Amino acid sequence: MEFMTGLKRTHDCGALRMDDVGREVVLCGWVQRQRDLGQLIFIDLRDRAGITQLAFNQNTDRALFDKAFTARAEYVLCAKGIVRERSSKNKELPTGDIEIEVSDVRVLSKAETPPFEIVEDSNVKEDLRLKYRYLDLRRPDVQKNILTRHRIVKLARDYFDEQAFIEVETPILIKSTPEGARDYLVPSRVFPGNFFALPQSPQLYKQLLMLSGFDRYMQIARCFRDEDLRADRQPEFTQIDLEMSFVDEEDVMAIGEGFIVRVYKEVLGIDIPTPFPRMTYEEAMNRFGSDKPDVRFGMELVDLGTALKDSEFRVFAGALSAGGAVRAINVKNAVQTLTRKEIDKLTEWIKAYGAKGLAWTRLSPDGATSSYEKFLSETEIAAVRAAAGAEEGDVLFLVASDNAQVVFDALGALRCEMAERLGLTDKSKPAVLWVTDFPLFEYDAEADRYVAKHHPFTAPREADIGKLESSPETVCARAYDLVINGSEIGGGSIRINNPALQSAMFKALGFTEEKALERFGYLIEAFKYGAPPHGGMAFGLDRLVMIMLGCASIRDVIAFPKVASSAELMTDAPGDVDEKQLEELHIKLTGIEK
RNA sequence: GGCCCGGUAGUUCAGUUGGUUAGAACGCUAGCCUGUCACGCUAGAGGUCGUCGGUUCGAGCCCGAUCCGGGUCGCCA
Repeated sequence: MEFMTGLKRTHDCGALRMDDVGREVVLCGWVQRQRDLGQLIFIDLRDRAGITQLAFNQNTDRALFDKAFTARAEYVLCAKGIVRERSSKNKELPTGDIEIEVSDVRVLSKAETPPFEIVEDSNVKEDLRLKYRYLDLRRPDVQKNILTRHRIVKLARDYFDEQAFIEVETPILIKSTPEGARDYLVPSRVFPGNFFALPQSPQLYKQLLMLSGFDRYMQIARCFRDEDLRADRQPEFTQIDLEMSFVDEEDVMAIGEGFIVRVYKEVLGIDIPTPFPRMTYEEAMNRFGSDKPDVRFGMELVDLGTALKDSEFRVFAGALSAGGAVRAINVKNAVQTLTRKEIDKLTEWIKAYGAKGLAWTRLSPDGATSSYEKFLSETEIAAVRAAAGAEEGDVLFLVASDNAQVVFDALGALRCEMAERLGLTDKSKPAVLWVTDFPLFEYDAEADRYVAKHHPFTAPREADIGKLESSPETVCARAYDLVINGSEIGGGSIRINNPALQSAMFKALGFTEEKALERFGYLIEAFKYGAPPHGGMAFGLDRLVMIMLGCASIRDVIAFPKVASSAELMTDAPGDVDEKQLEELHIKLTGIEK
């Protein structure tokens, strides 16, 4: 093993250019590749900034040459030498005009052959990459993601600081909240049988900071939800969390827009026009079957309620008479792609969304075939086709259900799937919009009660306050979501700041007064001491980075992510603990098979 | 918890109807090579076909179970 003694790094491996020729420099990094030409050896030295070529000549310094000969991939080297113009230049590399004529090299650390090559655009299986994440993170594309993430976080701090926001840290060990996602629990040693929870968000703390008069708060906040993972969902994630006093929806949305505009401009050089388009929840559902619509392509949902209002076909008539819906999407010019076989597969596929089936018409040049037109009158067939704007070459898909939500979910998903398969998405620029006017509640059939669609601290629209008890399903929330490319990137609301209204809200959610006081008593109490009107929002940092970089997985933008089972493959977390630890925590394991 | 997909040298993959010694590329090791930059040339090493069980004269291939990874539905205030 050798040391750096007497050497100090002067440049990174991406810095040197023709202007530096003749200068003595010291570079440090990892061996990307060693090319042995007999009497010449070239070593590509890599660090996070780039690659610089080191040159060794057998006839100049034999001992130095022999050391370079032993260098293998991923050895850590420190090299001193003179910057020299290359005799044959490499146009692919920013440093390709120069090389280092090495006069001293130290092998700071040797390396075993890594389990996969450290190269850009690796197609190594992800579980192996994650097991050796520290090696995976050496790859330039992963480094770029993490560095971009850093820039976005830095911009967030700068931007919100400029807007007079104050960053405040809120606790990670908090009281468990019953509503919403499953909490991660942490047993208390001091209070036997009691548990802390990890925050799903800093929601209540940031509201209380408004009561404290901090006026504008932000935090890069780690959040935890013990729910199953997805390609865009991790159990541990980061929010850019903010809250503001004496504001309404417009103020919060303006601040949020300013941040997104700034980030896209400075990180990607993309100008996003303001104000961002807005769409009500109802419009989003009706047109796109989703409260996070991807508006980069059309294929909007078509309501066939009118066209089929007199239909005697049992499937459609039944759905409509039960208060459900029959809707369609028109997949233009898809008759080639969507063969009978493909459609049969889609019929199975769509059942995952609760649809019982998928009705279709293929308007092939050889004549139309359809799964349902034989049950309709000529007038109805014509009306359906006209409503959908169907032309030769198109494929119509219809979903009918006595539950309109099923129709939205199924067709909303099918629409995105079709756009993906047919490459209809314009990926040149981001499609940004606000979705507003969410319902305050949604009915939870399992619990047989209403639950908050956003969270129980969201304010109802002023005009709807009277309907909290009488018809909660019609109450509109002062909430807003930011959607980019069909992905929910942020969301927030104006909060309740009145103890009576907050109590009414808990009541509407089916909490007894005792239960509300036990769990949120401190909040109701706090509202009695002068609560400013306030509201805020949070951006999902991981998703924002992911969308901006066009990554397929949220794992690509997190240094040490978890896999679908929520395990961490590198450290093998979660793991078991000593009996002694359990005893201290008063925990006895039962019903676990080893 | 449900459904779908995947697991074969270090890596990425191929592997016919179940049939003799499981292949390729890259990587790795060694030798040669003075301008390479995905250097080149030559040679070599490297496999419990995820695991367990079953069917069969015979299993990488068929069947069952199980583990691991991915996607998705449920879930995610």
